[in-house]
Amino acid sequence: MPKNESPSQAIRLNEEHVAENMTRTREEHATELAEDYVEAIADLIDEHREARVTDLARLFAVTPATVNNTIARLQKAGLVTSEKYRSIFLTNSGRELAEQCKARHETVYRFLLSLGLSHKIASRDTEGIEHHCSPETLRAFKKLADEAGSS
Amino acid sequence: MPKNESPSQAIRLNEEHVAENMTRTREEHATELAEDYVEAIADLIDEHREARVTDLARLFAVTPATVNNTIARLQKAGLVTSEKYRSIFLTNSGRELAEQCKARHETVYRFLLSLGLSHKIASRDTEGIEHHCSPETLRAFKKLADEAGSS
DNA sequence: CAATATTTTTAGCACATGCTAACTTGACAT
DNA sequence: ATGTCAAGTTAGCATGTGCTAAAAATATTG
Repeated sequence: MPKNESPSQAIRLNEEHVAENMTRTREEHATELAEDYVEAIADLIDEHREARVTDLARLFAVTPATVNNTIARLQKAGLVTSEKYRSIFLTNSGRELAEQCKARHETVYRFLLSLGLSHKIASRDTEGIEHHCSPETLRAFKKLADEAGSS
Repeated sequence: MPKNESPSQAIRLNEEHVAENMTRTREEHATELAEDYVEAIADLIDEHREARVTDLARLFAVTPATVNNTIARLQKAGLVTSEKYRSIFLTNSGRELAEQCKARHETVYRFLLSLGLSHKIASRDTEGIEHHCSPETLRAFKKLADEAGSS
């Protein structure tokens, strides 16, 4: 193998850039689940006054044991309150996060619909995309969705 | 707490739907890293004829130990070949995946640019979004990006 | 109220993804 | 050629996110 001349001046690969983005993506992953949980809990409370382990397990297609595990982390993070054998509630902080997430979700969803995608596809892709949109991108999405909506 | 009447007919929460989407998102996560790796390896090989552990470590802002670990998994998955103390290469399957990823990345990036976002923001958000776009959404993105590009 | 069914919790496991520290190998310069 | 330094590897650990199986608590129902 040839000696290699210090790959500092890559054409496609701006290293700092890529590294930053990877790091951010890793961090986002850590919060995605939390966001999904608080959003689901908020919705469940809206509809049934409480969110139970079983509801969440069904919703996320995981076992109750997994929900428990995750709830413990969310509690440590100050997003939910939970007492043994009782249902789960949001802290103020959790409620706030849930609202932000719901708004963001709405924006992405409406945006994808405005591109002409089906509800099914839009709903599916929103789930994956919503956690990775910067404020700038969200603003752009919102603008487009609003324009399309008013026509 | 009141008895709850089987939350099967939720308004916002279509359970099967949500469950499906969550399951898919989990699966996507499992492949994201693999995709990022093969794409980076392909780029490195393009530019330096080989991809070394150190290059990948720098690129992803992780330690060489972590790269090693991940490469072992990619090898088990049949995406790369790697021998001790040698640089890393793609299998046919890995090369194919890398190409798909690069195309997808390009599409998402050009699309975000076409919304008027800066290179920096577009590049950042592409990293997060690209792994979660269905073929349908990608098609829509591509169409819009192409239209904007030709003006 | 007692028997049964459901829900929740716990313990123990697995795997992915990261880390540090210590060791080995390879490359280069004198 | 050899000694030093960089690169790669290994072992051991942590955390997140999932699982199963068994135990405990709660709820329902005869």
